[in-house]
Amino acid sequence: MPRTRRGRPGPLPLLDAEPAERADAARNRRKILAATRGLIARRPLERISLDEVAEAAGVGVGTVYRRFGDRSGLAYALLDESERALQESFLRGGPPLGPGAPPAERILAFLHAYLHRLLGELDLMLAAETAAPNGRHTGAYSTHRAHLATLLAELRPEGDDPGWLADALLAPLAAPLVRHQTRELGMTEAQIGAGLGLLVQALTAGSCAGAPRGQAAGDMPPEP
Amino acid sequence: MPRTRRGRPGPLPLLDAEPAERADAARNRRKILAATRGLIARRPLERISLDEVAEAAGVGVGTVYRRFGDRSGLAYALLDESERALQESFLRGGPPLGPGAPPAERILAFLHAYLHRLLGELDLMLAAETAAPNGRHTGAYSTHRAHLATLLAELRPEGDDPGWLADALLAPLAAPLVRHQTRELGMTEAQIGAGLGLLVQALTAGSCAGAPRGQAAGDMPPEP
DNA sequence: AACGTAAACGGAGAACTCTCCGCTTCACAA
DNA sequence: TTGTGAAGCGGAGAGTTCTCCGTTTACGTT
Repeated sequence: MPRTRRGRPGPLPLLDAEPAERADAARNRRKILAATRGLIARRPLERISLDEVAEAAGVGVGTVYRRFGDRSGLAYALLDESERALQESFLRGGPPLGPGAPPAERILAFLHAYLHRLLGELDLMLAAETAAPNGRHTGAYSTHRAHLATLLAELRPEGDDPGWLADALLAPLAAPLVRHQTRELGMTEAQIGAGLGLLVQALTAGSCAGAPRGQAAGDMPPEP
Repeated sequence: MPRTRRGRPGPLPLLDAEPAERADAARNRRKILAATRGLIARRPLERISLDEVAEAAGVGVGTVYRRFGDRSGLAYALLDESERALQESFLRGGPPLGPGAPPAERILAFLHAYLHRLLGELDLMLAAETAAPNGRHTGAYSTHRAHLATLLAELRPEGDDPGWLADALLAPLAAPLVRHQTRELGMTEAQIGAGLGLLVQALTAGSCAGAPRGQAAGDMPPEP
């Protein structure tokens, strides 16, 4: 049961100003990350022991644990890059993901983008979330949640709980659920995307603009 | 990494006709369950090692693993009773949970009932789901999903994917999320229940019956 | 350049999880 | 009863996770 966790250099929270990382520490961090990427290419992170990572990186196990806390910490670090890219695009990118589009569109664009990334890095996401025991403590989760909550508050000013709604929109995109849907039930990205579209549409129609059901989602990444 | 799992005597799937359990096996199963309940009274299952359970039950570790596979199997077995009660009430109980009420009401009643039970046994649910690694393989999950999917298909015959929608309604009730909401964010059962009400209402209004926003959820178990 | 200290390292080892497989027990039948 | 095969048992041990703490290293200061 992991207890430590430094979250040092600057992963997800995206806003830091800490004492600065020592050169040897940075070097080791990079070595560990690189070694892990190498191992991941052969089999999923869940099946790689951290001893193995340490050996491949040429450091002691203690160092791995010091830097990353546990396997899920390592997974988060590996996800950092795409997380930053995602945050960048919804915070400062162009519409419909970034500012400029109406809230319903931004919400849907975000969910689609998140889904797309999730499917692209499912194994890592799984490793990060599983064993976490709570991915919700991550800066990443709360950033996503806050983003959605803001848009939802814009969408429906009538006073319901945007925080909970954000959780509810993110929940169907939990890695283990999506893994089950795609890998066991055979669902495609398009199907899940359509479901999300439906949900957002229903939420939008709350103030009942007529909601002409039947055209679900149109803008999805391709799928065979 | 657990591999076995017998699911023998008759837990969740609710429909079995197997060779019958041997007397000594049944006795041991009961001893293990009883011992676990005793230990759980003192601290959460996550912090109890299965060696400890075995010792308290007076059996070998091997026996614990044979019967329950792993910690989450044990948790599922412990949850069996309330699971059966829940299934009983939505399958054969009176409205609005059981047959007889309109689908939207049954859906909401089910979600509220599930939430109520979840909060009552949060720690066990957490232990069952965490480490599972996929609570979705449980007979219980697919029963719930199927139930909701049926009702959703009735609610909105227009052809969208009731299976996915069922997942999406169940997802916000994932144990780790709800734990975070209640124990860390301080949300109450009523708040979560209201959110669920909103969601179901939005889904109902899909065919746009006017949806007079603002009366959210009315029928909730009490909360201070 | 040498120093001092805060930070980082690493590996031994404690604690667990889970498996393997020879031995024991049950239940049914003769 | 006694025999017999299937089912169940249990504990040794392999493989992991994670911690602890004495040793080493980096780097601002003198």
